[in-house]
Amino acid sequence: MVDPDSSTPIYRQVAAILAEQIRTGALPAGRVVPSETRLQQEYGIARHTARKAIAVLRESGLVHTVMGKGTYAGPAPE
Amino acid sequence: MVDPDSSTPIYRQVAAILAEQIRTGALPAGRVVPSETRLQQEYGIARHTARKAIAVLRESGLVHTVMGKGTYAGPAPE
DNA sequence: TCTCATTTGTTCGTATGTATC
DNA sequence: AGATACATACGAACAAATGAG
Repeated sequence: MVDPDSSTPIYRQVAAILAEQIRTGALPAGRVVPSETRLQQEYGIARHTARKAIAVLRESGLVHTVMGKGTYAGPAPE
Repeated sequence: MVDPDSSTPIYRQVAAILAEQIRTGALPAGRVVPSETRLQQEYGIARHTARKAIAVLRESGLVHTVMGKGTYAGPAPE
């Protein structure tokens, strides 16, 4: 899963995992991406780190986030 | 704004800018001082550096900080 | 309308590692 | 050796939006 001793930062590793799931269709567009708390538990990381991972995906346009609801796979609808 | 090549440290330069804004009233007492993240973006500095700038102001009694909320101009209320 | 849980947003506190001057 | 600066990471607290009931 995630290697804390890797030279690549944890948040980038998590981002890569999620990006792969989106790419393969395991996480189809419109589907909810695991919440920050969920990622926290799943990978044993801090919420801060989970947020950074999602921020990377958002900046890549792979996901979009709705405050109070969650983060969804795919770009934001107009 | 900020000169990285100056002999005076960046965090002191930022602290001086904010202190000036408080002195002139551009940043009235009670008003929220730009957050660490805000300063980070605004001046293109690291969070650590932004924190040091605010720490300087706090030690000078020019601002007070409330954990989880923010930093405010003026001394801490009892 | 009100309350509660969930989730994201924002902010400060702290620590470690690296690099530069 | 020390000060400065950046990146990463974990913790903690509070705010705001959302939806269920």
